[in-house]
Amino acid sequence: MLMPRRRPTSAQCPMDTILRRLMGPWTTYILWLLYSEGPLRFGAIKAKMPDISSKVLTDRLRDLESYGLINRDYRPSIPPSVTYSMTARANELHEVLEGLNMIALKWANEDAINQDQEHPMMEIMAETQN
Amino acid sequence: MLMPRRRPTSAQCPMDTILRRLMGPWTTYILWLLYSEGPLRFGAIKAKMPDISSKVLTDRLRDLESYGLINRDYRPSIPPSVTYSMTARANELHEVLEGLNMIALKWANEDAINQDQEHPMMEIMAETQN
DNA sequence: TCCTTTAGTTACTATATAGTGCCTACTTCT
DNA sequence: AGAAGTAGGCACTATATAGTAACTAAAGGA
Repeated sequence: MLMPRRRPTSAQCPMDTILRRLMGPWTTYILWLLYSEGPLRFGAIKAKMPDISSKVLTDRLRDLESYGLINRDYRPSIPPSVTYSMTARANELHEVLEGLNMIALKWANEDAINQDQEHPMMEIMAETQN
Repeated sequence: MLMPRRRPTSAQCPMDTILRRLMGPWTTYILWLLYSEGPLRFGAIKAKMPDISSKVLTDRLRDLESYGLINRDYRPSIPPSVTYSMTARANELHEVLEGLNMIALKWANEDAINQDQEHPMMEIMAETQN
């Protein structure tokens, strides 16, 4: 006889909570878009992510909104217009995520060199400079 | 008729890759243990995480090893002895995760204040000082 | 002879959730 | 009259994976 399932308890950790919220598919990419391009409408976000479905995009946006990472401005015009933008909290995250991104690029670069000797380091690093 | 499923494409992003690897249940807690207590044997890790099963702990440790975040020292004595420790890469992550942890604690604190006015800030912050 | 110890392995199941296709409201344009 | 455009909602399904429980090797000790 099987016992009932309980969800993992490490979710009590505040850091784990943040990681869980950032991890979902598309999530960091949405934040990145809003960070680098400013406020965007639903359709504009979707256009920049051709493989996401409306449903999943809506889910992600609602999640991010409920976490206080994005704002949702709804104008009940016809057709309606909804614009999403980052909150101050999301901006606080940006610095940390930038650090994570640097490490990610560095490791990707190291791995590329390990796999393929003779691979120049400068191309990938150059992209991170701007 | 349903189309075949494909996995989310944002996994191409190196930062997303790292997030995915850190996010699994227990993962950051295991890293935190190895960081704060030094190398530990399998049984010692398990003892500090009473709710994890052998199978899931093994899975997490194997994953972390394959990502190059921990080392596995296997001594084929009888019974065998296996000791896990952090790699240099995991140490690189530590600084960034520390930043994430600070934000997490700050937000948890802000949320507590918003829910319950009169809630003193000092207790939670004090824990992060040491 | 059986028990203990360590670090797992194996087989199975339950469940969360990403993804698919189809549907809606309301107005303006053709 | 019909289409287009915006921002989704709804019902369903496929799948990855966390979790449970039972089992293993090999030697030493009671």
